Amino acid sequence: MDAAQKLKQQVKKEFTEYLTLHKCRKTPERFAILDHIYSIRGHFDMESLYNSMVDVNFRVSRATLYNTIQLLLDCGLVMKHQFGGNISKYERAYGNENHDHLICTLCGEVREMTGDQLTTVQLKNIRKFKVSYYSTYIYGTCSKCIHVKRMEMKKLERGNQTKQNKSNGKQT
Amino acid sequence: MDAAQKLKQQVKKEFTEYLTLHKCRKTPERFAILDHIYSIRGHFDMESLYNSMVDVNFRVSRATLYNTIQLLLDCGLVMKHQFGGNISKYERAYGNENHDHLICTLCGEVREMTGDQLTTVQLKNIRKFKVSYYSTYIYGTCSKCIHVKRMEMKKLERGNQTKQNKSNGKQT
DNA sequence: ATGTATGCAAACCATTTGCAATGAC
DNA sequence: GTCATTGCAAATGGTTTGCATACAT
Repeated sequence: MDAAQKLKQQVKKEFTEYLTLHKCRKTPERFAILDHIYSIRGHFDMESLYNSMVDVNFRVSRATLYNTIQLLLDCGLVMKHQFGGNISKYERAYGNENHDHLICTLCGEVREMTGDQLTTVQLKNIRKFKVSYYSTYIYGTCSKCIHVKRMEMKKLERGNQTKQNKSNGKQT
Repeated sequence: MDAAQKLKQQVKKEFTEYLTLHKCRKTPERFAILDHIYSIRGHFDMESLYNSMVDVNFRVSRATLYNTIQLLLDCGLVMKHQFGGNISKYERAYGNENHDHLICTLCGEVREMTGDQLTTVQLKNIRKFKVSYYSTYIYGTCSKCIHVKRMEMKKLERGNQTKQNKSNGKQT
């Protein structure tokens, strides 16, 4: 069995234990959703998860999807992100190296960056709080948008100069 | 003039420059909103901002609030957070010590924590990306909810035991 | 004068909710 | 058999949008 299968088995086991402990039913939908999530590399949203299930003819309602995601969040098998848009992004929490996120505030692109995580000093300072997971969000401008911005700035400057010189600089 | 007034003057100046450069109009609404935001300590959301303006009889539409907040985000005077709920939180970016956020995934409480920020090593590793601001989100369970959770677990365990012993353990 | 910004109300859309039907236990 | 869970469709609510009006330039 390959690593991916092993991982799926492991998380299924954890999920089962969680469901048992919390007296929740072990429905096929729940396990199918978990399985699908752990087939996805990187971030996903509800729409893509829904579609990926429809694609293999597994019928689930969105309500069940949301319901199950919440369970998976509660038991720490899935992480939720809201990078700035209005749709939530998720990603599996297991077998997923911790990483920071570079979020372009202009185009919304999210780039992952692995690196040093929270220092021991920082973690030691956390009291009266049980840490489940953490992530650093770094907002800024990606290279593509820096370029676009630069172009716009030039245009604006040109406009301002024209305005100053002949007081008719008018362009979008 | 006290420090708060000085800060307000400083950000107003920056905002003005931004508006001028981008050929946006300097409307009283925009400056009033900036001023109100810089009167708020800590996080705020649209509703509370709206109310704080209504309270002093400054009439603004929500549309203008959203419009202006976007400008303030663009010029880096305001930060936006989405901690997990469905409403966005904001906070001023100037005169606001960098801090991490401890977010309780159960009750939604957000606690701020100042501490070591990104290491130089980490920042050096960021390429082709202009960092505006960053924040570490630490999800977990706050002390209050740990307690509640513990109570619930005990209840569940009791239920499970009863079930095993007499197979009629039934409680919420 | 010109066209950007405002205010209002309607539209949007991800997410949540209510309820009847299903199926795990 | 019981009641948690599902699926559907309607409701919710923060945010966005369209358009007529107001006002900064």
